[in-house]
Amino acid sequence: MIRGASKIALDTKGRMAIPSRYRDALTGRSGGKLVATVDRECLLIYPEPDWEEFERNLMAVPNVNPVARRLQQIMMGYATDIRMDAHGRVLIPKELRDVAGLGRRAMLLGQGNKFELWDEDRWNAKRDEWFATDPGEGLGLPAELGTLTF
Amino acid sequence: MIRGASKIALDTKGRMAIPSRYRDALTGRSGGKLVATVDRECLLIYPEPDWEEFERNLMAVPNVNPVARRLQQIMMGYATDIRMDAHGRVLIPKELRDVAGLGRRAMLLGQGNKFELWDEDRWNAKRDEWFATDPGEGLGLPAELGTLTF
DNA sequence: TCGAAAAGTGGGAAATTGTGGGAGAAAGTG
DNA sequence: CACTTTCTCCCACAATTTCCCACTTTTCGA
Repeated sequence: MIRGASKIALDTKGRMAIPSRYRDALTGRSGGKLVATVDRECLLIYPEPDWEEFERNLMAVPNVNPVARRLQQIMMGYATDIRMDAHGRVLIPKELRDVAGLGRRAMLLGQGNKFELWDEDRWNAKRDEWFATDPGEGLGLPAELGTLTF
Repeated sequence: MIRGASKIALDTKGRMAIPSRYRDALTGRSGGKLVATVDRECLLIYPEPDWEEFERNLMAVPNVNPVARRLQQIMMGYATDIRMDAHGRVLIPKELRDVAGLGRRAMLLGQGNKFELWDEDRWNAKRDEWFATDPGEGLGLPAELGTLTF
Protein backbone atom coordinates (compact mmCIF):
# COMPACT_ATOMS: atom_id res chain seq x y z
CA MET A 1 0.00 0.00 0.00
CA ILE A 2 1.23 3.42 -0.94
CA ARG A 3 0.90 5.93 1.87
CA GLY A 4 2.49 9.01 3.34
CA ALA A 5 2.93 12.62 2.35
CA SER A 6 6.04 14.21 0.85
CA LYS A 7 6.84 17.76 -0.03
CA ILE A 8 8.70 17.78 -3.30
CA ALA A 9 10.01 20.21 -5.87
CA LEU A 10 9.47 20.23 -9.59
CA ASP A 11 12.42 21.59 -11.52
CA THR A 12 12.13 23.90 -14.48
CA LYS A 13 11.75 20.98 -16.85
CA GLY A 14 8.83 19.58 -14.91
CA ARG A 15 10.70 16.69 -13.34
CA MET A 16 10.11 15.44 -9.84
CA ALA A 17 12.00 12.92 -7.75
CA ILE A 18 9.91 10.03 -6.45
CA PRO A 19 10.78 9.69 -2.74
CA SER A 20 13.24 6.86 -2.42
CA ARG A 21 11.11 4.79 -0.07
CA TYR A 22 8.70 4.06 -2.93
CA ARG A 23 11.24 3.36 -5.61
CA ASP A 24 12.02 -0.29 -5.05
CA ALA A 25 8.35 -1.16 -4.90
CA LEU A 26 7.61 0.75 -8.09
CA THR A 27 10.57 -0.64 -9.96
CA GLY A 28 9.70 -4.14 -8.91
CA ARG A 29 6.04 -3.90 -9.74
CA SER A 30 6.26 -2.44 -13.22
CA GLY A 31 9.86 -1.64 -14.06
CA GLY A 32 9.32 1.96 -12.99
CA LYS A 33 6.48 2.44 -15.46
CA LEU A 34 3.74 4.71 -14.20
CA VAL A 35 0.66 6.40 -15.59
CA ALA A 36 -0.34 9.93 -14.66
CA THR A 37 -3.73 11.49 -15.23
CA VAL A 38 -5.81 14.36 -13.96
CA ASP A 39 -8.48 14.50 -11.31
CA ARG A 40 -10.61 17.45 -10.42
CA GLU A 41 -7.89 19.43 -8.69
CA CYS A 42 -4.78 17.29 -8.68
CA LEU A 43 -2.96 14.64 -10.62
CA LEU A 44 -3.19 10.91 -9.99
CA ILE A 45 -0.16 8.71 -10.51
CA TYR A 46 -0.64 4.96 -10.77
CA PRO A 47 1.78 2.08 -11.15
CA GLU A 48 1.01 0.90 -14.66
CA PRO A 49 -0.72 -2.39 -13.72
CA ASP A 50 -3.05 -0.60 -11.33
CA TRP A 51 -3.89 1.96 -13.93
CA GLU A 52 -4.69 -0.69 -16.49
CA GLU A 53 -7.11 -2.33 -14.16
CA PHE A 54 -8.88 0.94 -13.51
CA GLU A 55 -8.83 1.72 -17.19
CA ARG A 56 -10.63 -1.50 -18.01
CA ASN A 57 -13.38 -0.65 -15.55
CA LEU A 58 -13.60 2.92 -16.75
CA MET A 59 -13.89 2.09 -20.42
CA ALA A 60 -16.37 -0.69 -19.77
CA VAL A 61 -18.99 1.83 -18.72
CA PRO A 62 -21.34 2.49 -21.66
CA ASN A 63 -20.55 5.93 -22.98
CA VAL A 64 -23.99 6.88 -24.18
CA ASN A 65 -24.33 8.39 -20.72
CA PRO A 66 -22.87 11.89 -20.86
CA VAL A 67 -21.48 11.82 -17.34
CA ALA A 68 -19.62 8.60 -18.04
CA ARG A 69 -18.43 9.90 -21.35
CA ARG A 70 -16.92 13.01 -19.87
CA LEU A 71 -15.22 11.08 -17.12
CA GLN A 72 -13.68 8.81 -19.73
CA GLN A 73 -12.67 11.69 -21.92
CA ILE A 74 -10.87 13.44 -19.14
CA MET A 75 -9.26 10.60 -17.22
CA MET A 76 -8.37 8.48 -20.24
CA GLY A 77 -7.64 11.51 -22.35
CA TYR A 78 -5.01 12.79 -20.00
CA ALA A 79 -3.58 9.42 -18.94
CA THR A 80 0.07 9.57 -19.90
CA ASP A 81 2.76 6.91 -19.59
CA ILE A 82 5.74 8.11 -17.64
CA ARG A 83 8.77 6.31 -16.31
CA MET A 84 11.40 6.79 -13.68
CA ASP A 85 14.85 7.75 -14.92
CA ALA A 86 18.12 6.59 -13.41
CA HIS A 87 17.73 9.01 -10.51
CA GLY A 88 14.20 7.96 -9.71
CA ARG A 89 12.70 11.03 -11.30
CA VAL A 90 9.69 11.30 -13.55
CA LEU A 91 8.80 14.01 -16.02
CA ILE A 92 5.30 15.35 -15.49
CA PRO A 93 4.01 16.40 -18.90
CA LYS A 94 3.27 20.05 -19.36
CA GLU A 95 -0.35 19.36 -20.31
CA LEU A 96 -0.95 17.76 -16.92
CA ARG A 97 0.92 20.39 -14.93
CA ASP A 98 -1.18 23.05 -16.54
CA VAL A 99 -4.47 21.41 -15.67
CA ALA A 100 -3.49 20.78 -12.05
CA GLY A 101 -1.98 24.22 -11.60
CA LEU A 102 1.31 22.66 -10.57
CA GLY A 103 4.04 25.13 -9.83
CA ARG A 104 7.45 24.83 -8.29
CA ARG A 105 6.44 23.25 -4.99
CA ALA A 106 4.19 20.22 -4.79
CA MET A 107 2.80 17.70 -2.38
CA LEU A 108 2.80 13.97 -3.09
CA LEU A 109 0.26 11.94 -1.15
CA GLY A 110 0.10 8.17 -1.02
CA GLN A 111 -3.44 6.91 -1.61
CA GLY A 112 -3.32 3.14 -1.44
CA ASN A 113 -2.85 2.02 -5.00
CA LYS A 114 -1.77 5.41 -6.33
CA PHE A 115 -0.35 8.83 -5.57
CA GLU A 116 -2.03 12.17 -5.62
CA LEU A 117 0.11 15.09 -6.70
CA TRP A 118 -1.02 18.54 -5.63
CA ASP A 119 0.32 22.01 -6.04
CA GLU A 120 1.45 22.80 -2.52
CA ASP A 121 -0.53 26.00 -2.07
CA ARG A 122 -3.64 24.47 -3.50
CA TRP A 123 -3.32 21.48 -1.22
CA ASN A 124 -2.84 23.57 1.89
CA ALA A 125 -5.88 25.64 1.07
CA LYS A 126 -7.93 22.54 0.42
CA ARG A 127 -6.87 20.87 3.62
CA ASP A 128 -7.64 23.92 5.73
CA GLU A 129 -11.00 24.22 4.06
CA TRP A 130 -11.84 20.64 4.97
CA PHE A 131 -10.75 21.01 8.53
CA ALA A 132 -12.82 24.16 8.83
CA THR A 133 -16.05 22.62 7.64
CA ASP A 134 -18.24 21.09 10.28
CA PRO A 135 -18.15 17.29 10.17
CA GLY A 136 -21.87 17.32 11.02
CA GLU A 137 -22.47 18.60 7.55
CA GLY A 138 -21.89 15.11 6.29
CA LEU A 139 -25.56 14.49 5.88
CA GLY A 140 -25.11 12.81 2.58
CA LEU A 141 -22.76 10.28 4.15
CA PRO A 142 -22.73 6.98 2.28
CA ALA A 143 -23.69 3.93 4.26
CA GLU A 144 -20.21 2.45 4.10
CA LEU A 145 -18.80 5.42 5.97
CA GLY A 146 -21.34 5.25 8.75
CA THR A 147 -19.74 2.13 10.12
CA LEU A 148 -16.18 3.36 9.88
CA THR A 149 -14.25 3.87 13.09
CA PHE A 150 -10.90 5.61 13.31
CA MET B 1 -4.65 1.23 -25.66
CA ILE B 2 -4.39 4.76 -26.97
CA ARG B 3 -4.27 7.30 -24.16
CA GLY B 4 -2.73 10.62 -23.24
CA ALA B 5 -3.14 14.26 -24.16
CA SER B 6 -1.03 16.28 -26.54
CA LYS B 7 -1.15 19.90 -27.46
CA ILE B 8 -0.51 20.18 -31.17
CA ALA B 9 -0.55 22.71 -33.93
CA LEU B 10 -2.26 22.51 -37.28
CA ASP B 11 -0.30 24.31 -39.95
CA THR B 12 -1.84 26.45 -42.64
CA LYS B 13 -2.37 23.41 -44.81
CA GLY B 14 -4.31 21.62 -42.12
CA ARG B 15 -1.62 19.09 -41.30
CA MET B 16 -0.88 17.85 -37.82
CA ALA B 17 1.97 15.74 -36.51
CA ILE B 18 0.90 12.57 -34.72
CA PRO B 19 2.94 12.49 -31.48
CA SER B 20 5.83 10.13 -32.01
CA ARG B 21 4.88 7.83 -29.15
CA TYR B 22 1.90 6.62 -31.15
CA ARG B 23 3.55 6.27 -34.52
CA ASP B 24 5.05 2.83 -34.29
CA ALA B 25 1.82 1.35 -33.05
CA LEU B 26 -0.18 3.01 -35.81
CA THR B 27 2.26 2.08 -38.54
CA GLY B 28 2.38 -1.49 -37.34
CA ARG B 29 -1.35 -1.88 -36.98
CA SER B 30 -2.49 -0.53 -40.31
CA GLY B 31 0.47 0.84 -42.20
CA GLY B 32 -0.34 4.33 -40.96
CA LYS B 33 -3.83 4.24 -42.44
CA LEU B 34 -6.40 6.07 -40.35
CA VAL B 35 -9.99 7.16 -40.67
CA ALA B 36 -11.26 10.51 -39.43
CA THR B 37 -14.86 11.47 -38.87
CA VAL B 38 -16.88 13.97 -36.91
CA ASP B 39 -18.51 13.74 -33.54
CA ARG B 40 -20.71 16.28 -31.85
CA GLU B 41 -17.94 18.68 -30.89
CA CYS B 42 -14.71 17.17 -32.07
CA LEU B 43 -13.20 14.83 -34.62
CA LEU B 44 -12.59 11.14 -34.08
CA ILE B 45 -9.55 9.46 -35.57
CA TYR B 46 -9.45 5.67 -35.73
CA PRO B 47 -6.81 3.24 -36.87
CA GLU B 48 -8.42 1.81 -39.98
CA PRO B 49 -9.17 -1.68 -38.56
CA ASP B 50 -10.89 -0.20 -35.52
CA TRP B 51 -12.93 2.08 -37.69
CA GLU B 52 -14.07 -0.80 -39.85
CA GLU B 53 -15.26 -2.69 -36.83
CA PHE B 54 -17.18 0.30 -35.56
CA GLU B 55 -18.57 0.92 -39.02
CA ARG B 56 -19.99 -2.59 -39.19
CA ASN B 57 -21.72 -2.11 -35.86
CA LEU B 58 -22.99 1.30 -36.83
CA MET B 59 -24.49 0.18 -40.09
CA ALA B 60 -26.02 -2.88 -38.51
CA VAL B 61 -28.34 -0.72 -36.45
CA PRO B 62 -31.79 -0.72 -38.11
CA ASN B 63 -32.19 2.71 -39.65
CA VAL B 64 -35.94 3.03 -39.50
CA ASN B 65 -35.11 4.81 -36.27
CA PRO B 66 -34.45 8.43 -37.20
CA VAL B 67 -31.82 8.95 -34.52
CA ALA B 68 -29.86 5.96 -35.71
CA ARG B 69 -30.26 7.08 -39.27
CA ARG B 70 -28.87 10.51 -38.55
CA LEU B 71 -25.91 9.11 -36.65
CA GLN B 72 -25.13 6.87 -39.60
CA GLN B 73 -25.44 9.69 -42.05
CA ILE B 74 -23.13 11.97 -40.14
CA MET B 75 -20.47 9.55 -39.02
CA MET B 76 -20.36 7.58 -42.24
CA GLY B 77 -20.82 10.65 -44.34
CA TYR B 78 -17.80 12.42 -42.96
CA ALA B 79 -15.56 9.39 -42.55
CA THR B 80 -12.41 10.06 -44.53
CA ASP B 81 -9.34 7.92 -45.11
CA ILE B 82 -6.15 9.67 -44.13
CA ARG B 83 -2.59 8.45 -43.84
CA MET B 84 0.59 9.42 -42.11
CA ASP B 85 3.32 10.87 -44.30
CA ALA B 86 7.03 10.28 -43.84
CA HIS B 87 7.17 12.72 -40.93
CA GLY B 88 4.26 11.13 -39.12
CA ARG B 89 1.85 13.86 -40.14
CA VAL B 90 -1.70 13.58 -41.37
CA LEU B 91 -3.74 16.04 -43.37
CA ILE B 92 -7.08 16.79 -41.76
CA PRO B 93 -9.53 17.56 -44.57
CA LYS B 94 -10.95 21.04 -44.60
CA GLU B 95 -14.52 19.81 -44.39
CA LEU B 96 -13.81 18.10 -41.10
CA ARG B 97 -11.84 21.00 -39.68
CA ASP B 98 -14.74 23.29 -40.41
CA VAL B 99 -17.29 21.08 -38.71
CA ALA B 100 -15.17 20.71 -35.59
CA GLY B 101 -14.22 24.38 -35.45
CA LEU B 102 -10.56 23.45 -35.56
CA GLY B 103 -8.21 26.39 -35.61
CA ARG B 104 -4.49 26.72 -35.28
CA ARG B 105 -4.10 25.09 -31.88
CA ALA B 106 -5.61 21.72 -31.10
CA MET B 107 -5.67 19.03 -28.46
CA LEU B 108 -5.31 15.35 -29.28
CA LEU B 109 -6.74 12.97 -26.70
CA GLY B 110 -6.27 9.22 -26.67
CA GLN B 111 -9.52 7.38 -26.07
CA GLY B 112 -8.72 3.69 -26.02
CA ASN B 113 -9.25 2.59 -29.60
CA LYS B 114 -9.27 6.06 -31.14
CA PHE B 115 -8.23 9.68 -30.80
CA GLU B 116 -10.36 12.70 -30.23
CA LEU B 117 -9.18 15.90 -31.84
CA TRP B 118 -10.45 19.13 -30.35
CA ASP B 119 -9.92 22.77 -30.99
CA GLU B 120 -7.84 23.78 -27.98
CA ASP B 121 -10.05 26.57 -26.74
CA ARG B 122 -13.15 24.50 -27.14
CA TRP B 123 -11.63 21.62 -25.23
CA ASN B 124 -10.41 23.79 -22.38
CA ALA B 125 -13.84 25.32 -22.02
CA LYS B 126 -15.42 21.90 -22.02
CA ARG B 127 -13.05 20.56 -19.40
CA ASP B 128 -13.42 23.54 -17.12
CA GLU B 129 -17.16 23.29 -17.39
CA TRP B 130 -16.99 19.68 -16.31
CA PHE B 131 -14.68 20.44 -13.40
CA ALA B 132 -16.93 23.27 -12.30
CA THR B 133 -20.05 21.16 -12.05
CA ASP B 134 -20.78 19.92 -8.59
CA PRO B 135 -19.81 16.28 -8.16
CA GLY B 136 -22.99 15.85 -6.13
CA GLU B 137 -24.91 16.45 -9.29
CA GLY B 138 -24.29 12.89 -10.29
CA LEU B 139 -27.97 12.18 -10.04
CA GLY B 140 -28.20 10.82 -13.50
CA LEU B 141 -25.29 8.58 -12.67
CA PRO B 142 -25.40 5.23 -14.40
CA ALA B 143 -25.36 2.25 -12.06
CA GLU B 144 -21.97 1.16 -13.33
CA LEU B 145 -20.40 4.43 -12.26
CA GLY B 146 -21.57 4.20 -8.68
CA THR B 147 -19.32 1.23 -8.11
CA LEU B 148 -16.33 2.68 -9.88
CA THR B 149 -13.36 3.35 -7.64
CA PHE B 150 -10.45 5.50 -8.73
C1' DT C 1 29.55 15.15 16.11
C1' DC C 2 31.74 13.79 12.16
C1' DG C 3 32.17 11.54 7.82
C1' DA C 4 30.50 8.71 4.20
C1' DA C 5 26.80 7.33 1.54
C1' DA C 6 22.45 8.14 -0.34
C1' DA C 7 18.97 11.19 -1.96
C1' DG C 8 17.50 15.45 -4.04
C1' DT C 9 18.30 19.16 -7.39
C1' DG C 10 20.02 21.75 -11.33
C1' DG C 11 21.57 22.23 -15.85
C1' DG C 12 24.43 21.29 -20.37
C1' DA C 13 24.20 19.20 -24.78
C1' DA C 14 23.04 15.70 -28.14
C1' DA C 15 19.29 13.42 -30.26
C1' DT C 16 14.69 13.30 -31.40
C1' DT C 17 10.38 15.39 -32.48
C1' DG C 18 7.42 19.24 -34.01
C1' DT C 19 6.54 22.94 -37.29
C1' DG C 20 6.69 25.81 -41.39
C1' DG C 21 7.12 26.40 -46.07
C1' DG C 22 8.70 25.61 -51.15
C1' DA C 23 7.85 23.42 -55.51
C1' DG C 24 6.22 20.02 -58.54
C1' DA C 25 2.27 16.80 -59.46
C1' DA C 26 -2.45 16.01 -59.60
C1' DA C 27 -7.08 17.32 -59.62
C1' DG C 28 -10.89 20.43 -60.22
C1' DT C 29 -13.08 24.35 -63.00
C1' DG C 30 -14.64 27.50 -66.54
C1' DC D 1 -7.34 23.57 -73.12
C1' DA D 2 -5.61 26.90 -69.95
C1' DC D 3 -5.89 28.19 -65.39
C1' DT D 4 -6.44 27.85 -60.47
C1' DT D 5 -6.53 25.18 -56.46
C1' DT D 6 -5.28 21.35 -53.72
C1' DC D 7 -2.29 17.64 -52.49
C1' DT D 8 2.44 15.40 -51.89
C1' DC D 9 6.88 15.12 -51.19
C1' DC D 10 10.79 17.22 -49.70
C1' DC D 11 14.02 20.13 -46.97
C1' DA D 12 15.22 23.27 -43.12
C1' DC D 13 14.77 25.20 -38.80
C1' DA D 14 12.81 25.42 -34.00
C1' DA D 15 11.38 23.27 -29.87
C1' DT D 16 11.32 19.55 -26.82
C1' DT D 17 12.94 15.47 -24.71
C1' DT D 18 16.45 12.48 -23.12
C1' DC D 19 20.70 11.33 -21.32
C1' DC D 20 24.36 12.41 -18.65
C1' DC D 21 27.24 14.70 -15.19
C1' DA D 22 27.92 17.67 -11.14
C1' DC D 23 26.77 19.77 -7.07
C1' DT D 24 24.02 20.34 -2.64
C1' DT D 25 21.43 18.51 1.07
C1' DT D 26 19.95 14.95 4.06
C1' DT D 27 20.38 10.64 6.45
C1' DC D 28 22.57 7.19 9.06
C1' DG D 29 26.17 4.74 11.46
C1' DA D 30 30.45 4.94 13.96
